[in-house]
Amino acid sequence: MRYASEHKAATRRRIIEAAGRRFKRDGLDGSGIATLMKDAGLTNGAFYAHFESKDDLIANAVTDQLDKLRAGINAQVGDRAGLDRFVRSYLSPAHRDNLEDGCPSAALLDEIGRCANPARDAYTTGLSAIVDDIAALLAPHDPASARVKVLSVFAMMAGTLQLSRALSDRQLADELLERGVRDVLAIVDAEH
Amino acid sequence: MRYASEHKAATRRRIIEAAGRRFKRDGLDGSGIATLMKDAGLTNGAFYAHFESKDDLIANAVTDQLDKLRAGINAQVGDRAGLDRFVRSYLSPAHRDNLEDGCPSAALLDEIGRCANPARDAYTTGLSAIVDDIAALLAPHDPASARVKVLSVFAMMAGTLQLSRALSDRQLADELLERGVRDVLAIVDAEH
DNA sequence: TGTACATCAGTGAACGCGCGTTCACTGATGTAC
DNA sequence: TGTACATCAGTGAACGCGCGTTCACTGATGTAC
Repeated sequence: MRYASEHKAATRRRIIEAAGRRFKRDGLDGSGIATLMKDAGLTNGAFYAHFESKDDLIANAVTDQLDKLRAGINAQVGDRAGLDRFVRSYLSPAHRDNLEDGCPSAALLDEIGRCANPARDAYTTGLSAIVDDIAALLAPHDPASARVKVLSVFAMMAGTLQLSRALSDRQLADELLERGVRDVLAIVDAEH
Repeated sequence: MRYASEHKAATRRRIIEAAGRRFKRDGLDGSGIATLMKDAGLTNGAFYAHFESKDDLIANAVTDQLDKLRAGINAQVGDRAGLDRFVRSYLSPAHRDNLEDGCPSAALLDEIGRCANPARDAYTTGLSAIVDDIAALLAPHDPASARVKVLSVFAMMAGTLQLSRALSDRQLADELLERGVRDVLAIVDAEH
């Protein structure tokens, strides 16, 4: 089958996007090549025409997931009130219960920490772009000093969502999310 | 080989303790039965004389890890100054760089979230005990209301350590830990 | 305009390997006589 | 006290399976004549 020039690139994107969802749902180790390709409507053999290895796909999927998260944040967070809404939607039962469409950090952070350099570099680069955007919004005159604070707030949000997912006591998990919103916003507003 | 009556129980403990370290290092999915048994100085065949399944071991290892964490916290955190020291040691480069001896939440939280009920129940029970201890210390007259706040603070600490591990930029990871200490202690002290 | 051919994205079977789990067996030791 | 036996923690080979990866092959389509 000889295809139009954009065809292969489109297939590659389809694999990356489906893999992002699958990874968040079943984990990096828990998602096999055959399943990932089936999700994209292909068979396992075609995988290596698009990627060097599973690690290569992981790095690409991490980058794609963070690009999507960044776009979503920038669409929603235009001012301080938008940031408030973002924190509330991030720390919501809806987000907690929807792994596939959710934040890649909350779903994969400790597995990414165990990955080799390409995936960790992809994560670091992708997250830095998001952090820079928010820092520029919060502190337009001194974004550099706000970067680490934004990073800290983001870590806290991801940790809170993860813990809410891990708890088998649903009510406690819900209370944690509510409390997390208050605590995160308190840090955002703190002068220190 | 017929052994003294405590022998089998001691072997079981050895497996659970070695598994806790291995799981934190390589992840739940990344640790195979043969490796786990070798860590305990045994061969794979003996595994099912001690546990029903790998999931059963995971639940036991999670409980053991949280018991150890609780004991460590209670030994260190006798008052507010002790809590301060604990937060600083938790969010330290030394803890970040020592997966095996570190906090099971920071190493495994998102994988635990993907586990079946036994492991999530074990996690919920074990963490609740820790949270109750700290809540009783921080708010002796009203520990119930402090529980969710302590849980939120704990989630933030785990998320911060995880993110510090995932970042491939070492300097940024260090700055995040320092910032995390400030932000976490600010929440602990906040009146809200 | 019609035909032969080169391209190459995708197929599907196969590779060796490690997974979780099972099981027939071993052999050191406590117990019974 | 000495011997035969029952116990049972642990061994190590094997089970079927899915893993990541490789590769000979297919066949629809754009291009050349």
